[in-house]
Amino acid sequence: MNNLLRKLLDDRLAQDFFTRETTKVAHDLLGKLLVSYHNKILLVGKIVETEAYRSDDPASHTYRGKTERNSTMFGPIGHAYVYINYGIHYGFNVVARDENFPAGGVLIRAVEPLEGIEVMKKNRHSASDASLKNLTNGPGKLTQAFGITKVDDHLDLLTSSKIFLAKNSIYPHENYTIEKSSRIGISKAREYLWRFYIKKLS
DNA sequence: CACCCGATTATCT
DNA sequence: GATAATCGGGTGT
Repeated sequence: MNNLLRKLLDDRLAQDFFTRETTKVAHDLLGKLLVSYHNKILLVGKIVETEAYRSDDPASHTYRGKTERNSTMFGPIGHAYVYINYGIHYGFNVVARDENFPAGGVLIRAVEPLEGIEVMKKNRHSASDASLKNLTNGPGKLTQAFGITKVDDHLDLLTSSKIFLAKNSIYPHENYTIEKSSRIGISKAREYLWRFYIKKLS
């Protein structure tokens, strides 16, 4: 268990990964790992769906400039931007942008549970169906399963071990293609195909 | 399985 | 005062 955590920390994604054009980072995060180590509990999920939100994008929280809520996305690259959505759910993003944009982030929309599945099920107590499929297949679901809340807004994912992102050199690599589409749940900029997801090949 | 709708509140206008 | 980067339960096919 401790060896696993050490290995994951060795594989952590660094600042240069996130200091690139936001849609490129969103694309390349697919297949990477979302890791949380908190209260001696290790949770790991493979990222299978993301969305890019750039500051020149009418659908982004940052489109109309800096406010108290969105200030994280104008701040240091690699930090976590956690926002409350629909009054009920949390959304988890990582700040990512190149020098052409003052703000930007990638929303992690879905992961596949790999480690700590029983804890995730417990965290998702409200789920009537605690099956693997319904555990972390949505932005509000994965934050609930991982215990990510508003207190994690602004957390530095480049140095924190509570939450970080890592490449996958541990778990089996499956064959898949990367698909893109319009983003979910937005009314503006529907023509931007900035949602990326993994489609498994059988 | 597809669609529809209510819940619930921070944030912005 | 309206909207929202969602979810889960319900209804109907």
